[in-house]
Amino acid sequence: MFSTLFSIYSRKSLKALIRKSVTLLEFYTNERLINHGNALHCHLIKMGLSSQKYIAVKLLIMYLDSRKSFEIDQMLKEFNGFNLVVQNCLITANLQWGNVIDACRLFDEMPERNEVSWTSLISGLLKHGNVNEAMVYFERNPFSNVFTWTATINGLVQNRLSFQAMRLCKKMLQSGVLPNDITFTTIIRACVELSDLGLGKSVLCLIVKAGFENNVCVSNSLVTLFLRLGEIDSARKTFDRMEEKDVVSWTTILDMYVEMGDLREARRMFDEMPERNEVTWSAIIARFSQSGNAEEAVKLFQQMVRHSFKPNVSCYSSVIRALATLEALQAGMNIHAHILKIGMEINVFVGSSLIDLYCKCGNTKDGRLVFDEIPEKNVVCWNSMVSGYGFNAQLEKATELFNQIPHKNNISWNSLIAGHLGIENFNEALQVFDEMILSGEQPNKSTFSSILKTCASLASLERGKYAHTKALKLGFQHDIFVGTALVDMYAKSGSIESSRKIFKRMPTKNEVVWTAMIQGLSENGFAEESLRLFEEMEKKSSIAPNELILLSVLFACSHCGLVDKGLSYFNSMEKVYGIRPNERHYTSVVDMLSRSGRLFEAEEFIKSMPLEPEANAWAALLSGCKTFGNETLAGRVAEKLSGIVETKPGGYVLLSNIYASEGRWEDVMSTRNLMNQKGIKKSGGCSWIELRNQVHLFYSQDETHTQSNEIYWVLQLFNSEIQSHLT
DNA sequence: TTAGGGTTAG
Repeated sequence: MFSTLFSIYSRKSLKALIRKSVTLLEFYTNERLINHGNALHCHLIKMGLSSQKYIAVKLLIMYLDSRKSFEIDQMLKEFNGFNLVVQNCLITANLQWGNVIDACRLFDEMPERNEVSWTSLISGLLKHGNVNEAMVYFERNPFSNVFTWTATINGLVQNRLSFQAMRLCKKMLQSGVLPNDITFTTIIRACVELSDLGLGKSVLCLIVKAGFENNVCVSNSLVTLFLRLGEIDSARKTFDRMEEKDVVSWTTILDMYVEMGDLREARRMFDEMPERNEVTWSAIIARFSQSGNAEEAVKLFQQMVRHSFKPNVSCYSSVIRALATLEALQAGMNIHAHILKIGMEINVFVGSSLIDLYCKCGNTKDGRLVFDEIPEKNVVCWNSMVSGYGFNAQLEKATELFNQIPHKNNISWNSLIAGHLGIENFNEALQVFDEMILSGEQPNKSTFSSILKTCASLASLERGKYAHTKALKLGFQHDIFVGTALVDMYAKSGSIESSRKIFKRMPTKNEVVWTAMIQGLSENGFAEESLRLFEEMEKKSSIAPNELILLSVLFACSHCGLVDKGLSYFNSMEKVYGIRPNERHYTSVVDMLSRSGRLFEAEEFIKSMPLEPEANAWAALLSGCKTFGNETLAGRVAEKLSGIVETKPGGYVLLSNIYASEGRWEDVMSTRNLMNQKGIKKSGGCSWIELRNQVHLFYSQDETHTQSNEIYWVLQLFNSEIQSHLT
């Protein structure tokens, strides 16, 4: 492993060996590869180099960073007392561990302090959010140089206090301290944070005046500034004008294409880049993974390894995310094993992706093991586990864990709501939403998307309207997810006019919202309008019809009696739209033919089907037979249907309903008995009413409502009242 | 003291 080290050593170039060791130790610390760090430490001891000043400091930092107390003590002994450098390291470590008071005490007790001590303390305090304390020390700092100024300005930017950062920068210029390239990159970031293009341009003037316009870092920051503020042309021009470009410049511009949604161009650029490093690989893998292109992300990861690049933490978390999307459990487990083998600490990013992977593959137990192993969990880890339980219908565990989250955010709430929605616990989903509002947590677009879906499932117009008002107040009405959910909710709740209005006002329309509107119109009896909208979509948008849209189109044709039009759409499904019809499309055609009395054709159509027909297809034909009085065919179809129900439990319900509609009560009873014998449970008929913002559900033969007794008592009272009026 | 990349919900 350390062959390069030895070869350098054999050349007796001690300086190079020290430099290389320092670089390696820094890498192992940053990447949390403590096993590797330990191994290197052993080699350095053998070579008698572990006490060398620069190396010892890096070793100490590595152990402090990973909180290895035994090794820390050993290292402190090596130093033979506490010098300034060690003290500075200890202050930084204490700040990292959140021991602000200890860090300040150590600093205050130091007999002498250099400018590094001051800068470390101030920037460390800022890094960990202790802005006020940092500013007190900043005022006391006797060293007024560009390092301290820049570190403090940077700390303020990191704390999202960019306005204060810019004010401090002005003070620095007034005090006569000249900014350097790092100061400029820092204040450009502040401009990005403030979304202030004008300010950015003023900074650009300063950069030119100070002669930093050809500095690679500064130029890279400018490219990012223009990109983030939507000035794509300026970003590209700045990039093209750069005399010297490095791997960061290329990675930044690569990201530009991804953000513009042009993954192909991004890929082309990536393939042609003169230089790549692990961050470039990490960026492209992450971007493909985020854009839902998981397979490509995994391929890129394999390619990266083949090119002998060492994947870093970011790469691992991105590729695991991609594998979770693909539900590739085995591959994910291999990567997990590999990470453990190389001794990479499971940090929050890798940990959260791993939890997600295991849970998406149905293995919440292993997900939980990973969760329990993460030493310092952040809210994302908690949310991943809550949503993992929710995804696997383990709502009790999800709720239990949710209640333990130390600092919840809106995604925590959304995860629990989504869990309830997933198992159709609609009332609970609404209840969690109410609690979320009461807790003061701000719902976001995802919250509304889920809640509106819940309202749509309950056909609860009142709750839906309430959610709509809240979404309007927060300005989410133009969001595509919220808009789609609103169109669907109003359509499902029977308020199709509201759906129409929202659909019309939506600035951008995607496939899903077109589907919702076409389906909504079709299902609300506006068949002709639905077909007109479908034709409009074909003409005016670039959206290709999908399975669901075509099903709605067939449904609409069936309900307007446009049989030939419907048949022509059905026949063009595969040829024109490239969609293979499924059972539901076939059933829709059978329904269409049966409703118009083309019974023989319908029967022939079923016989010619390449797929096993749904019981519903036969039922549709049977219903046609009854409408048009074709008893011979009805007999044949009923026989067929009773044959099908043997294999498909859903068919029993259908059959018993058909018997019931014909008044054949004995047959109904025998079908029901058969169902009981076979242990088939029919999902009970369910009705509901909405009272004072609460939806009350009632199931047939199942008195689970909490006030069931009272309700039945009142019902009986009404019945006797009615009876007394009748007699 | 600095520029580019990472995890969760819809």
